[in-house]
Amino acid sequence: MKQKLESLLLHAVEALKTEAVIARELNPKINIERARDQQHGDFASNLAMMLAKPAKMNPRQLAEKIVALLPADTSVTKVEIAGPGFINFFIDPNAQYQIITHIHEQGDKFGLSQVGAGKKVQVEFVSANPTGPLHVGHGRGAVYGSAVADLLTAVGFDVQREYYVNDAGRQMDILATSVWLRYLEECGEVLTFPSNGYRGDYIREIAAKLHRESNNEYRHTVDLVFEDIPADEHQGGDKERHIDALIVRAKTLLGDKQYRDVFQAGLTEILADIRHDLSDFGVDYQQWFSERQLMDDGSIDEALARLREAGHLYEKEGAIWFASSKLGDEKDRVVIRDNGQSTYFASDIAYHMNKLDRGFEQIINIWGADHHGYIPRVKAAMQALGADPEKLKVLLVQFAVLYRGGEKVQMSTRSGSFVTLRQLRSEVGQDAARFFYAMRKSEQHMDFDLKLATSKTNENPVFYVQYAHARICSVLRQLAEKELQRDIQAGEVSLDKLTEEQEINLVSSLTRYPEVLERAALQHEPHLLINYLRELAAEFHAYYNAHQFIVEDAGLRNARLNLITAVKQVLANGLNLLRINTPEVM
RNA sequence: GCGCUUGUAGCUCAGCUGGAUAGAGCAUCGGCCUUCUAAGCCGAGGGUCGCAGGUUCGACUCCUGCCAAGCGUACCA
Repeated sequence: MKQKLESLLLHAVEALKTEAVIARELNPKINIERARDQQHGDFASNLAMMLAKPAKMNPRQLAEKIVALLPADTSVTKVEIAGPGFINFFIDPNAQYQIITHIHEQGDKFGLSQVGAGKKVQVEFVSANPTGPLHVGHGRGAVYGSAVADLLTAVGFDVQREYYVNDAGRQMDILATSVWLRYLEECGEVLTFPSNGYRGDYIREIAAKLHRESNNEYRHTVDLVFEDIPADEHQGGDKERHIDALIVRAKTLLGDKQYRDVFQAGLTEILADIRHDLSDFGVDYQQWFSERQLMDDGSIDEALARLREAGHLYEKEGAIWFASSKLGDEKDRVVIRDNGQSTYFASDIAYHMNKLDRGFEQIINIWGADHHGYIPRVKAAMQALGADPEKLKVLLVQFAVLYRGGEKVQMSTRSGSFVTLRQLRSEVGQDAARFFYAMRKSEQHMDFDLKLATSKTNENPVFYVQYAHARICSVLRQLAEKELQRDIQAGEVSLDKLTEEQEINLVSSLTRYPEVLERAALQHEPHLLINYLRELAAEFHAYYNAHQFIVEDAGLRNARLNLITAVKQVLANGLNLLRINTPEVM
């Protein structure tokens, strides 16, 4: 309908040109919007206001001229000029009603489109360090990322979802060492656990399992392990130096092979846990990309070689630096430390080179907001590798600040004091958790009160939408109980009987669904879809309370049933897309 | 200090990429179940859109400057 009006206005613009009202070279962008207020019709255009200046006319006069030049169309019943010069279009309700039949024909395909057809897009999200179970902070990125990916798929993009596994680096060494120390405790050794180690109970579980399967082969005496290790923080020392020394000690006492075993035991266990957790939450990936693989297969060396060839690397104070400040970053960055080890950033350069080589037209990274300072250097790296930095789109997700009854909950993976995503899912429920996370704009700081979410689950808006769906199902069950048959064709020919205010609102909302989906996808804003579903549900509930669907008049009854089953279909399509259940009974 | 994000009703948040009288939920108050599920509906109150300028037919939306909050500003990942 929008496109139709657009072509009508385009005709009028051409006519204005022939009449020399506006210059021939002028190609105004035709803006058509849905009117916010019903008094303003169904659609409105601000064309006259935009052309008023170049045409040197007052907008209302120009609007009249445009309207006069508008070709006639049967689906447009009235065109009005209002306010400062808006052109308002009133659409024939009968033309709008066709959407109901259309929805029934399309079924679960209704709303899908092909605007992204043929375009390969990658969405990388969550990518939390595998040092512990996912906590509620990761949940937001998980839902947002998967929803963005699903939306892009729905509008035709070829989407690849990926999790970048940071299975290398110091954090992982701290994890491995933590596992080992707990393992020693399992063996019967008594020790003081480092304050900077991972203290969560899951570490003990991994250690216990390793102990059961290992037969004490990784055991060393505490005296040997802690011999000459610098003091920990609570002993008046430095916790970083303490843990680093313990890592070195673990590597020397265990040797490469055994250290690797312990390291792998922790990594495998935690990664499997993360994978299951996400999968249960409706979040799946095509690929789990290993950072260590980049080191092992020479990708980092290759990426750095490419940068060196292009003249972007230099040496200073024993380290190798990437001259990112020349490409928009605020300062240069180290890629090889003075001890010869590559930095995390070097891995990331290699990782992004790899993404580019895989031929994605767009690369979407979903990061926690604390990584925002990282964006310029990655874009600089892409540019230095000869790629268009615009290919990379980084979407930031703000932290969810957790409250429990007004009290802020402090979280830290290291100390083991955090609320896991799994806990949240079981407390507030899968659907509510997904809905709640997706409900807010990603860049909005979010307050998440656990007490509120858990104690008053009935007030969660997800139930409101699901309830609309269940109610429609219930009406259909009632129909059967009253031994009435639904006659879809009889409904179709009687659609013009749908003249109530709520019916007109619903039909108008149904026609909006494909537009909402496309916008939500292209702008990476799943919350738009949520808002839409809430509005549609609200209109349905209002309708439900105002009118009876199962009425004597068979034509009206079937027309109404056609309408509400169309509503049910759209609610289901939207909820399914968000991977939220569509209960038939509540 | 500099940079990114945010600031809208008592609280939590929308606001269709510059449009017409700024909306919803919760909370408060008042109504609606012998008729398809009251996890619902109808209504009332509640606002200097952080502050001050600017851009234009028109600004919550764009620009500038302040103020406040969060985050960042590593040879950590």
